[in-house]
Amino acid sequence: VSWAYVQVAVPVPLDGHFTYRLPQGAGVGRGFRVRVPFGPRKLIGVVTSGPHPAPPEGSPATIREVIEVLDDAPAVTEAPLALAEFVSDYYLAPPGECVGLLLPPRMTGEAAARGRELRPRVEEIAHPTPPGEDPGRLGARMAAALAWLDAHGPAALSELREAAGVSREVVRRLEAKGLLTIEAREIPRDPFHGRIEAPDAAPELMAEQRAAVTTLTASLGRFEGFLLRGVTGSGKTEVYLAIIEAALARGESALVLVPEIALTPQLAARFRARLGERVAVQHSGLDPSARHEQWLRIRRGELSVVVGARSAVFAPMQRLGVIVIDEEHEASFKQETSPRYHARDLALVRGRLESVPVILGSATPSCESWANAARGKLTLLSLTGRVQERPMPEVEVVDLRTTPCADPERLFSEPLVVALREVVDSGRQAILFLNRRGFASFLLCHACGETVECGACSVTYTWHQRRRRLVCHLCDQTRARPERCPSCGEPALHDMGSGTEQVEERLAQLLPEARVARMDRDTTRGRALERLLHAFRRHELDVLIGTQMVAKGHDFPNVTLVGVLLAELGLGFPDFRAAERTFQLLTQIAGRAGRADHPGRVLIQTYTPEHYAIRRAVGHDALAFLSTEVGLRDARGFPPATHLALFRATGQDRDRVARAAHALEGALLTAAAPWAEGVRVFPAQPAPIERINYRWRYQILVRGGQRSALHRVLAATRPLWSGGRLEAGVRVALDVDPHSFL
DNA sequence: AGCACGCCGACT
DNA sequence: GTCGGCGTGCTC
Repeated sequence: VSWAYVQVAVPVPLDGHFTYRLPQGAGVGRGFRVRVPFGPRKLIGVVTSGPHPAPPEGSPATIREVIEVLDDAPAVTEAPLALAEFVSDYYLAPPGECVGLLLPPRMTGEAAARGRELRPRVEEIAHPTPPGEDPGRLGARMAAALAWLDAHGPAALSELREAAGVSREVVRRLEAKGLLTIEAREIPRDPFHGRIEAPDAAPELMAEQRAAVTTLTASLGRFEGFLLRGVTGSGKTEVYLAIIEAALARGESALVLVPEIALTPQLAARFRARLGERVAVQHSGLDPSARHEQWLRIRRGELSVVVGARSAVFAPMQRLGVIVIDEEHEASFKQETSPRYHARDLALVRGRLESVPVILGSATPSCESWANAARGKLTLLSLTGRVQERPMPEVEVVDLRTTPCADPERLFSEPLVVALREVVDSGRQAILFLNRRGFASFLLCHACGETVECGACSVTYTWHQRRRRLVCHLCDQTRARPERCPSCGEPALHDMGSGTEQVEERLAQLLPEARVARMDRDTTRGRALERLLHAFRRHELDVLIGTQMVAKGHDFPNVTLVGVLLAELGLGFPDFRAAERTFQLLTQIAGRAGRADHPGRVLIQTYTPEHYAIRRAVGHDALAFLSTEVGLRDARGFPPATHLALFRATGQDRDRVARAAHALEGALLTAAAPWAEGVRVFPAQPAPIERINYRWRYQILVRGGQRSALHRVLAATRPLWSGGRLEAGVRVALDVDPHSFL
């Protein structure tokens, strides 16, 4: 008897593949799902190699047998599987966890493991059969049913029974007589809640757009990466739509990645209006059965355009033709839980794997993409004009150091109040932006100088006036506001650091006639976001106050004033991307102002008007910003000049965490030694946020001039940390190409 | 991640 | 006397 062996990626956070023996006669290969015994459990894994005549090298002595083969064709196709394997290798993440990204939870999770497959929802449609011969005499009920069906044509069974007032039995007899046929049709679980977009035709493109489309169309059928740099309002979306239509015309499909699609229902609507029912929309807010349904339909090729958030980069596309990443600079493309992949980078990998062009679009490209364009790894396409010749908004800086303010907290400069009043009086709308939610970001005791800190985290509580609670923004714990300072007992606690709630309250005092609403994480639970957006668009509100949520891709045609209250707020972050993020955010928010017949005005209030991120945003000069920023990164040894990896160790016992982190640092230093200056291990140190949720946090930064050298050092120490634990009570995680340093 | 095994406190 | 707390170890 000869056995066959396969290697299986099992959905557990463990390194390595697992070898299983196949039952006699079972035919499987890469991409098939199998149910396997795993310790005391039974899990669903995906075959990644085999069948082999003998256990592959590295297999243990005891090998268990596959319980069941679940597919008769690969559930996972080759390209996504290869992409998952790339993720496992590049991010040094467990293979099973990476392969798990490819399947909807229903096909790999517990329900599936217990053998319950998702049964498609079906609708039964009754079709009248043309009377071939004399139907004979029919009872009143059957006759009525037939008459109704003849008059109305094919209809859902439930509708027929309702309308003709007949029972299930009557219909069954009609079917038996061959007078009607019943077709079972799958009902797509509709993530659009039945909304149908009015069809929309492509507008005439401007010369620059046409040139971009021509270049992109010529690249179909092979891999090439593009950076499409287009100022706000330059019509990037029309370029995406045109190249997607070109791919569809070749019988190919298209993958569109967008940041936080849940926040931009408009974009999805636009794609559906142009491309119709073949558009799938994917994001984490979708209910699991709808997701599963869509996954199956994409896999079958019924849905040929996928618009989705970062996880959609793994979508099971049939005959992929093009990949688009909109707002490629957005941080949300980076996943902050394991596997910590970056969807934009993976899109480029996938494009190479499947030989299709990849288009990165942005008004404010990331330094990484900009550098890649400079190195010739990406082809730069520029859109410099705005559609309908909309002028760029006029951006002015208000120097808070010298400008009088209308309120004691200095939230509103006098010029801003004047501008707001003017806008409201003239029937226009305004947006105010402050990237800090809550009422006050901390309470300060004027007697002893202490602040009120969360007991579980090393941050101050934020005062939320509306909820009348102190809230920790890291662990969501809340507490009552103390009457007296917890440290010294004096009744001297004062609100410090204004947030959006306070802006709302203050504005109501300054402009009592204005209708004001606030949009931040606290006011947009559930469907509230869409309601707010609608109300603002219908002009039931004059001023919308918000955090960065208000900056994201919404189109408000009547907004002619944008006010940024504290532009430098993001610059204080201990993060080498702080300036880049600030520049991008300011540019994006400024783009909300203005319309065809009115240029719009942007007032940027700041205490640091001379900072280059602010100056370049004011001047609409992304190229100058990028050149300064990339130069600084070079000089300071940060990406894109180098490559980073960040280890983070956490645990409840501070000393143990510190000790474990230092031990890991030692191992990394040893591994890096052969690379001399090529790889640098920075000393283990407490994270900027030292404690979250009772867990102390230490981190180790590793930097490599070459990606390959860095990767080898990390891989060399992998056995030490890949279990996710350094020692008892100390967890560790690795973040390759980290975006968050907190 | 689960899940079992194992070794110490308050309960039917 | 047991139920159950979560620390530790293992999973082809």
